[in-house]
Formats: sequence, structure tokens, C-alpha cells
Amino acid sequence: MLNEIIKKITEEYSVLSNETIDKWKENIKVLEFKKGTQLVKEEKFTNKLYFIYKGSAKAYHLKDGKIITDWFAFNNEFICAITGYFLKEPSEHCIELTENSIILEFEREKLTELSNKFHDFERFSRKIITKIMLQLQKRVVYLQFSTANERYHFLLKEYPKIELHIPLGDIASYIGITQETLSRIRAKK
Amino acid sequence: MLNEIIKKITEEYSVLSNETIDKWKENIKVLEFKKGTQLVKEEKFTNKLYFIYKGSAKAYHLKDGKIITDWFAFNNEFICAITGYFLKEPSEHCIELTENSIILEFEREKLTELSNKFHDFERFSRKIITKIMLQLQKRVVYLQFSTANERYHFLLKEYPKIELHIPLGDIASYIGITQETLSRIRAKK
DNA sequence: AGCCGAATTTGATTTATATCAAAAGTTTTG
DNA sequence: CAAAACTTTTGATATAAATCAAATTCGGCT
Repeated sequence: MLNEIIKKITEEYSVLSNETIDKWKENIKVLEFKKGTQLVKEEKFTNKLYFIYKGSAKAYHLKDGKIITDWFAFNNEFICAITGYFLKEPSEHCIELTENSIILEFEREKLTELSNKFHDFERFSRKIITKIMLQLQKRVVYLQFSTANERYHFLLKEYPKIELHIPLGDIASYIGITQETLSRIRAKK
Repeated sequence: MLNEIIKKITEEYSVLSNETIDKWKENIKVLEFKKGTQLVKEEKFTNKLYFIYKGSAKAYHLKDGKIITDWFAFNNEFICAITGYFLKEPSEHCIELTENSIILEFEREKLTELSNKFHDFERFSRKIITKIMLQLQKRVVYLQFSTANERYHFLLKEYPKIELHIPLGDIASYIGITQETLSRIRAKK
């Protein structure tokens, strides 16, 4: 199974030599958890990057006691507690599985080591980060100046089946509106 | 001058070998332009990355005929028309100098070539993108759920002197509010 | 220096969305 | 399979910020 996943990932991002893949494989953990499992808890240091093989996860943080959803990941997507992982600060973000999932877990230090050792892995890392960066860029554009209705339809275009996996409140939070507003938007079309 | 700039950049992001630096230098253009110069015009393909040595620039796009500011860059920061540069699509974004500036210009294809050839340059590229990604991440957080007032003070914390360089309307647009609202916020403290 | 156009402020009004509250549906689970 | 515990919907009201409009201030230019 791992070989198959790696094939898929490298096809999407960039090709790796067999040597690099072999070294990489030594450090990959394949894990299976139930819905609701917390992969990262708030205020903990985290050095893990996750890849959702099957299932889904969300990252969120708390503001004034309310849950704010930061990120979703579905099949074949990466997720991490972004400030915790990249800035090596205690994480403001939690990561929680939103369905029973099979995931891959990578350790930052191992990935850094691989990036230092293998040029192709460094490129691979850059591609992954570039994709995350572009996703964030898109979100900024629609968060900056669009109505609740536009945000919702933009999200649906990106993730047409999101409502099958994620509760309404989390979706609303992700696009920066309340769940009541989202419910009303949905009601009228 | 170029040597000094390169020293500064590599210190901030990651160290490069002399060989890499030499090859890189062959492809760097140092340019000087007046305030108001458009580095990237809308709907054009763009393959340039810019570095502001002295001065400032903004990226913006139009929505319903209104200018929406996407990005600012000041001394020692990078800027590009992000979707145009990374996705190789015609750019939705324009880049305009907001002051008389001295800038460096890099070409995507040359940078790609350097990244392919030199492992250290690949790492350097990754670091630059990572920084952009983290900036975007911060913006998402405050655009998602905060008041006009919070956004303004967050921005001031990041760029304390921004008001000396950038007109109020552009600042307001960057944080997703109207300039009238920003003016009122400023009036009351 | 003083004029003109641009940028900013101030005022009145409207509007989208938040908030608070309660009812109706859905899952989960013992 | 019923009770409990969430989730979603619906309703009434409040509010932050947008919009529209005009007045004022600022800053570059001859």
C-alpha cells in the first residue's frame, strides 16, 4: 500500500529517485485512527506532517472560546499545524480527524534531513509548500472582499462534496461566517 | 551593491555557495523606476519575481471595478503576481511601485534552472516560498474572523510605518474594509 | 507661494451578517 | 429502540461596516 501511495504523491508533486524513496520509507508511519482523534493538541510542540490517505481531518484554533476552522484535508492531501510545524513554536492549532482515517505521519526532522541529503527531496518539499501557499492565496482573495454567499459557492467549487464529510458549523467557520448565516444561504437555493 | 544585497538575502533565507551565487548573478537585473511604474499589467503573462531593494510596491487586482490590494513589499522583500508567476496563467494581479524604487528582477525560468542545477538554490527557493506561505497564513487568520479594528492594529504591528508609504485606501483594501471605515477607526484613537 | 486634483474625513442612511433564543432534525449510545 | 446529545434550521433583533454624498485637508506642480 505504501508504495502505491508514494507513487501517487510523487506523481502529483515531483519524481523521486529510488534511493530517496527507500530512505524516505524508513521514516513513514502509517496509522489508522477513529473519527475525533486529536493528532495535534493545542499548546503542544508539534513536529509532524500528516498525509490523509483515506478519510479527512481539520485544523482549528480557538478565538474567544469559539472554534475557528483553519484547514481541511481529504483523501491525498497534506495537513499540519502550520505555525507549530514551520515556526517550531507551541502550536496554536489543533488537528482532529473528522472521519475514521488512514494517515501517513512524517517527522519534520527526518524530512529536513532528507531535504538536506537529497536534492530531489528538497524539490519535492518545495512543491508541497508551493501548493499550500497557493491554496492560502486563494483563500485570502475570497476572504478579503466577498459576501457570505460568494464564499460558500467558492468553497463548493473547490470541494463539491465537503458537506458529506464536514459539519455545517465547521464549514461556516472556515469561510468566516456563522453557521446560522450558512444555513440560511443553503435554504434559499 | 549587488554583492551586499545578495549577502543580506542569503543571510535571511539560506546560505549559497560561491559557485551558485556567481551563476545567479548572471541573471539578476537591477532596475530603478519611478513611483507609479507598473511592473506587471493585468492579463499579461508574467515570469518575473521582484525584490525591493529600496522603495515599495503593491500587488492588486480588480473586483467589480474596484481596486483590491493583495500584497505589499517594502525594503528587502519579495513580490510577484502570485497566480501568474506560479501557475503560468495570465496574471489577474498587477504590480505597481508605490514609491521611487530600486528593485531586482529575476526570471522564473532562470530561477528554475538554478534550482534544478544547484541543491542549495533549491533550498533557498523553498525558504522564500515558505516565508510567503506563512505570511499568507497569518492574513487568513485575521481575515477570517476579526473586526475592522483588530485587522488594522494587526497590520500596524506587522508594518508599523506602513502609513508613511501607502495611501489609506490601499491599506483599507488590504485588510478587507472600506477606506471610510479605516478613517473612522483611526480618528478614534 | 498658491492652485488644482487627489486623498482623507465626516455625516446620514442602509444593509448584510452577527447574536440570541428556541424549535426541529439527526446521530450516537447505553 | 428510546433517551441523550449533537446539528441544523428558523425567527426576532442588534450591530458593525458598507454605501452614498459632501466637506475638508493634503501634497505635488507651475
